[in-house]
Amino acid sequence: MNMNSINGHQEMDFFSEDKKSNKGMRNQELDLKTTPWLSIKKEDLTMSTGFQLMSIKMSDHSTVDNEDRSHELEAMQAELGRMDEENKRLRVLLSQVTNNYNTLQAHLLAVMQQRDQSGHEVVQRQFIDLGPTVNTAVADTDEPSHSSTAGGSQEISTSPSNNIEVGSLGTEEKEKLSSNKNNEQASQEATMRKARVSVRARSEAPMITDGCQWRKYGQKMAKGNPCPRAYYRCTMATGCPVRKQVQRCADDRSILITTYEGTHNHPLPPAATAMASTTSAAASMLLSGSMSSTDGLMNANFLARTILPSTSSMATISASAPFPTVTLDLTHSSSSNQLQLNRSPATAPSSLPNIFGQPVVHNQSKFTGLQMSPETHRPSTLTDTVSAATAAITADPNFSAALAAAITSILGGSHPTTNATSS
DNA sequence: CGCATTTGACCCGCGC
DNA sequence: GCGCGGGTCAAATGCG
Repeated sequence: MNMNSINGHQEMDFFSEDKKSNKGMRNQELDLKTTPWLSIKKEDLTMSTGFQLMSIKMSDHSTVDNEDRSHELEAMQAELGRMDEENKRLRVLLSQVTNNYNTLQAHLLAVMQQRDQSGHEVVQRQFIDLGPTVNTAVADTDEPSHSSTAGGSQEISTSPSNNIEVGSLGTEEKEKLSSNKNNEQASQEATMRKARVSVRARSEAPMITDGCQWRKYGQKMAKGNPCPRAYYRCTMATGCPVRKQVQRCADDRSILITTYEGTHNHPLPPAATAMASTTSAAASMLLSGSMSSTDGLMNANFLARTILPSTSSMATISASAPFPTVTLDLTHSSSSNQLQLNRSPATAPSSLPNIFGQPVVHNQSKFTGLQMSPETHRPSTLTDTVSAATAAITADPNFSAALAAAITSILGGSHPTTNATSS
């Protein structure tokens, strides 16, 4: 969690975006009070106050005299004072929540390390720091024994139809059911392994430093891109299935595209933990196709509203072939960012489905949407983490911690349902 | 000499 | 069945 950008400038866009929507100024104020972890700058509040005062002036234009102006001035000062107090109060609240979060995170890391040392729960422990809906269905195909081990935390959560009493069936039916179950698991595992997290960032370095150790095992010329694509695998532990691809963007070679796939089977340094969690969360998220299209749209709106405040990042969720991919675009510097959510042709507006400005072939049969627990509250904004990551990128290619925090916020960060359902 | 990287061969899935 | 493209393997090579 990087809170360095709490007082950054991206927050302003959150307000301007809400002004564009059907939410009025009053609702924004309510949001500020009910979501104290949002970072609020004094300038923002001053601007808001100024807007109201301007309205007062205009409405009273016909009857203005010296006395009225004096009253207006007093009212302005009183309003400014109130806003200043409110600002201070919110800052204190934000500080408290931030401290609580950091304390909890440190405690969580300590607990995870203890569990690692005791020799249990090694493989999937990194999912703990994600929301409860994304830490249930996790397995890795490179180690099939994990997914089939009963009682393990990594056991795939099955649909109700899988809870049939096998004992009441005949042998043939048992085999059939078992076969179906295995096929289903295999399919899920395949999808899991293929789910990816892609990060686009401007960097002159040949590869971003993300806290893990990688060994290059291949390089290929990809079609339509003059720049070669490099393949790396994690070498922090023998048999770690995590891989990543690094390639420069064909259109803009200053943009480095790093794609992660798989789940680490070993303890990770803090800088790499969030990134690892992210790839797993992406796999879980894209695997769990239980969400209805309405829910998906609502969550898409929610995600958009969460991401849009930033003036320097864009998140893309794509279930398109060949692999479902969550993309964090940290290359944009204008305010024209938009969330791009790729869906099936039947539901996708024609203006939506593009990835990185290139047309996408929509041949996916299912889009799983986002599953985020409304109960899980993150005490920081995505704006904070993404803007921090972007700032870190522009300053130094070694930005793993900030970047990982940004991605994790996208995938694991949750906000109250009230924010998610209003569009 | 050991390790990492390079690079051509090979495998596999997919579309025609 | 065939060709194409993405991904991986493994022998050759380079480097400290």
